[in-house]
Amino acid sequence: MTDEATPPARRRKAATIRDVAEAAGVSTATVSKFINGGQRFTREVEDRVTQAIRDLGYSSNPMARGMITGQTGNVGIVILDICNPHFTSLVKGASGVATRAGLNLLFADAAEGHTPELTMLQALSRRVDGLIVSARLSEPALDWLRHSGLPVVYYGGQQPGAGCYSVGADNRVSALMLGRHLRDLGHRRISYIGFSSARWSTERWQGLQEAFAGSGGVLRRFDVEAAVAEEGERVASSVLLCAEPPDAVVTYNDLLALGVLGQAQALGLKVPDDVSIAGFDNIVYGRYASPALTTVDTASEKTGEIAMQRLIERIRGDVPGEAAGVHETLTSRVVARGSTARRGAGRLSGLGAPELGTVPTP
Amino acid sequence: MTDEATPPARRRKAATIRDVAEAAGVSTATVSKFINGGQRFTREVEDRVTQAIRDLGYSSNPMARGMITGQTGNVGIVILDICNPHFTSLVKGASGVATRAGLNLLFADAAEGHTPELTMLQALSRRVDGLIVSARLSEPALDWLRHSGLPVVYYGGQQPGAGCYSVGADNRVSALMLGRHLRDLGHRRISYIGFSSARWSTERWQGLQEAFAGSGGVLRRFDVEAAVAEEGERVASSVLLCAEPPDAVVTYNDLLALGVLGQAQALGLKVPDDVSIAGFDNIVYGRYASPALTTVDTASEKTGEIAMQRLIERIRGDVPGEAAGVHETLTSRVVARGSTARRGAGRLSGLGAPELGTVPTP
DNA sequence: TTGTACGCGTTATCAT
DNA sequence: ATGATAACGCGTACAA
Repeated sequence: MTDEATPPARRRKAATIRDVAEAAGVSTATVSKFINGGQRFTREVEDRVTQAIRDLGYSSNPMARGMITGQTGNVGIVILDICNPHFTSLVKGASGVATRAGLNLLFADAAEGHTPELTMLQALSRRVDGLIVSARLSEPALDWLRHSGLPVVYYGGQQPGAGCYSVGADNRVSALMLGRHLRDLGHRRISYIGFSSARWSTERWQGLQEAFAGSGGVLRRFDVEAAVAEEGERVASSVLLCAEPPDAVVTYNDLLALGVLGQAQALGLKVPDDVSIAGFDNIVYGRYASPALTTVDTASEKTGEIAMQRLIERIRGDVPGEAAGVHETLTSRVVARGSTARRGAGRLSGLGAPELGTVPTP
Repeated sequence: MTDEATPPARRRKAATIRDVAEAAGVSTATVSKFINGGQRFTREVEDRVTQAIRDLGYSSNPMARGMITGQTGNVGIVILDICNPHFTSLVKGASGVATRAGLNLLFADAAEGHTPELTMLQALSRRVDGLIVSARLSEPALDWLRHSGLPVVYYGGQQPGAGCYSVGADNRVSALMLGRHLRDLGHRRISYIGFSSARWSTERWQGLQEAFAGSGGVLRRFDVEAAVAEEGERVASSVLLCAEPPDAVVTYNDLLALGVLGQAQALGLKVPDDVSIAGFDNIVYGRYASPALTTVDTASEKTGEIAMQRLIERIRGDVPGEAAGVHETLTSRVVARGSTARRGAGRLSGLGAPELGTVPTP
């Protein structure tokens, strides 16, 4: 018994296609063709091959296969901050579609910081057949991607440039709808807490302005460094306790809204009686805040699914629509919950004073 | 100008080591040795090689390299439900360490359902150098992993079996601490909403029992099918509105707690006045519930970090400690917040009735 | 110090 | 219907 009877935690090398061919008494070419379903053989041969594969527990080596097919069998997804449930849902959607297509998902967190985005992309690009990335990456990174020839689908906002595929909700329209909701509830003094690092924070701001155009509403704009709950808490007092406080606060995303909501209550304000609060993304935990958070559902999971579907089509070569590249708009919807309510006899005039001489929307 | 000036969206094939060698006027062996840092050369040669690499934008083909070295440069992580912020943090921790080590992270969602766990693992195993998986996988899957010889680190509970590495908080002790907290606050009627599919739900139950041993506390145990907020909402009424309602509810995790918390308030109960509620994991959004959720921090992100560090050590061959395999216990801590409070003049006797004839802890 | 040549496991081409 | 063999790009033992 000198041969390795019990390999002591030693990883035994996997069977190769040659082992299978030998065991079945055929050539490697036969085994390969049989596996890839490209050809049928004698029942006799097919049985022997099948048996050998089972006996040896053979499965093809993805790297060797990749060397000649030029495909890795992996797709990559670059996420800005995986701790934001919005992106988590996106990953979930993308992951499901990839799995069903037999592809593996290579995950990269851009918020990791330590590595520059460009370096990360370059490292990733050799190990994947295609990439799903945020439309919010740095300009050098986006530029490199465009020239790389790698199939890419952008999520979030529209990605300018020919041949670019992107998918996401329409930010202006989403904000327009949310603005209408607030306007219909009788709000007139709106503060928007934006996140100018994200290109589409501005689109949301514009939608908001549009909603209040001609209503005599007064819109103010704030900005934060990061779109996280802590930042919402930090700016809450300066937003809420200023000279002419807002009767509604809209934030760039739900995380910020959650922070503002918590801090507003800590400051002794009643939500939504004193101030309404709303965000974007419809993250799950907005439901479990109290009052539950009004938000706009931007179809996070669906975004991931569609992005992955488009990416796979591009990888497989079936270019959908014109070969040009296209932005796919997902429909969003307002999810009205307890954090926004009709402005009745609040602490401010609000309604009742039918816009005589009110400051016009900027 | 007949050469490809503007490659029309066609992915140009990357430069190979041979291209670099030719451009630098040396052999491929020289380039390879130089890159891998194995050897020094004439300044003259090194400069030419460096220049050629830069000019051609060369980077080695991971697949070809992998064929020789037997390493993929990828590590895999299998997550049960990425939408649970606990696991999200775990991924974040693992991702950071992997990135810093120059490894890519292959992500798989076991909750995807469509593929059996075993199949997923087998597909993954050929594409990674090691795997981080939940100690909560199915028995066949765990069994296959043990025999595969693949470096594996388990997260969550302890993984029985020689040569197994696992990392996580001590569930019994965590529950014991939480139980003590509740006991000190004067609670005596505790209901635990467990999730028996998770092995360590039982450990938490035991810790809870231990905390109330000899206190005259009455512990009841419920169970849910899934550890998500919706399930918490579903069972809330049967837990809270029974004949002898609990003065505190402990749930298997924060998601369940959030569901119970919301539903309790919807049922007209005051939290924590009528009933205290607490969970496990310290997910971020517990802070933004109101009242904020008392929980036990189980070091989610740290778990991911440590797991990845151990995995990398195993892959590199530096086996830490005895070559045997070991469970690493992370210290957890109670995070007391608004959802638990001293039982004063609640709706039940609670305190005041110094255990005369009270039902002993089961 | 530098170059040659082989092998890794697979698929594709061509011949039988 | 089946087999022989040439790539794929890289690392490395060995030769020079």
